[in-house]
Amino acid sequence: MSKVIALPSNKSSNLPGVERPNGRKAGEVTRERILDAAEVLFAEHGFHGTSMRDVAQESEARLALVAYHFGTKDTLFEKVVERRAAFMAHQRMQLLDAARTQAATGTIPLEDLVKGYVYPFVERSTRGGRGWKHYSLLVARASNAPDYAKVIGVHYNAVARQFVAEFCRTLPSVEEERIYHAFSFMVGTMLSLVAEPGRLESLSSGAYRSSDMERVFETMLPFLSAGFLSLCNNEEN
Amino acid sequence: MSKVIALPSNKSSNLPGVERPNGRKAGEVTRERILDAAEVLFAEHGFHGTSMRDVAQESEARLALVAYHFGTKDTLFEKVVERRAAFMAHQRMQLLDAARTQAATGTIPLEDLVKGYVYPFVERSTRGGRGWKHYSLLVARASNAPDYAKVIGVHYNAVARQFVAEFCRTLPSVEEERIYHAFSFMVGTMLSLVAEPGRLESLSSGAYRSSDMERVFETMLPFLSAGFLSLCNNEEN
DNA sequence: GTCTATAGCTTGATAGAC
DNA sequence: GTCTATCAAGCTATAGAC
Repeated sequence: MSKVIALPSNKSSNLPGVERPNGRKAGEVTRERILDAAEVLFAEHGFHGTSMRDVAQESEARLALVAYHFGTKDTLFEKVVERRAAFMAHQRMQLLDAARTQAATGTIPLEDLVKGYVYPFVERSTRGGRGWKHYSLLVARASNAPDYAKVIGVHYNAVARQFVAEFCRTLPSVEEERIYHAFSFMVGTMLSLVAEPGRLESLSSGAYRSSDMERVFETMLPFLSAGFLSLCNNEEN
Repeated sequence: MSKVIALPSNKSSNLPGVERPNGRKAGEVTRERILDAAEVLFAEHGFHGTSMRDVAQESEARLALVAYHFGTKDTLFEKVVERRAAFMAHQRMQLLDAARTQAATGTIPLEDLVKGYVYPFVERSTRGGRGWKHYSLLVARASNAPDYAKVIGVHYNAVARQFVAEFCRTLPSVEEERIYHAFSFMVGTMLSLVAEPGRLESLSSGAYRSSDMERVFETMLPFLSAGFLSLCNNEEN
């Protein structure tokens, strides 16, 4: 195969639909690169703090190319959220199903429910590499922004409801509404761990760091389980 | 006093330093109006999602006037955060001091510490009127944005450290680092209550609302106290 | 699929009259 | 203190060549 004349970039074939050596369509690798860049920027500067130009520059693609692949900035954001959501849902459901099997006809222990929902998120944030690190940050921050929490909900609510239902079975004496509230506390706690890596340092004047998340998780798990258990202890007050 | 000719607005005197009927300097009322508008907008759309023009329009002031009073957008944001921070700090310290007095030489009960930090925030968010409502939302969301968490820290860390120190005295068997982590969980839980009024509705398909925050607080208080208490129960695992 | 170029608008900040 | 007017820069989105 003779050497072609001065290709402007390192891309080997730009014809649509043509298979590349690694078996992926041309352009798909570009899409991923753009998503990676958007993930980083949305996580660090938020939706409004990130421009399509920033994404183009970070991904080393031209501005028009970003628009070609994703259209508007809104749909780009949605695609970023969507990309890793199914994996997260699958991990959580896998742990929930395992706990259901192990519990057989009985109820699932509180710790297993908390762990089943929180651990996959913390685990990916910790061990999933830079991509997941940024993604978890993005999800945590977007959850607090009214406009974009909706996008999150589309991908995360179904699994969350499964867990809420199971919490209700484990704590049958507690009214459903309070289970929902406690679940919300749990999510808030979980998100704060990955969303605010700076707060703990700032608060403790740098003495402690939340960088060792898996270790912090060891504290968080009993903390949350005890919290859920407390729901049973107020028959009246 | 003769009627002056066609004043362009309802402002009686615009001379700097001149006292107005209510005893406030001219312009001060304008400053407050601008701060109110910025508070609403920053809370709902975030820093980058809010333009100086939006603030001008919402406050019914001209764009240049906003700049005259606050300079850059950054300093406007800081002034918004600053305005109500001292009150919040005072409320918390008042509860902490009362608890210290009541405890005399003993240690402060866990519930009082949790309540002392969380309640003032929830109370203002609930009963403080629209201004505080937006302010608490703003603080909750800004706490998760790396750039602006710093501004929050300046005004909130001092009091937070006082509470952490007191938690350490109440739970002397727990290492300081874990107290810091648990305190961070508590803050995350507290903020999630005011920051995500939509999540609970979305999750429960509209069946439950977090609008009655004081009632949710009744669930949150024992939840968090039990969480803190759990820190003692793992001499090993 | 990827590029250059640009239309059309919004932005933060400022100059200068009153 | 408040206003009108404007600048330079940045923005999203699109048109059109290759």
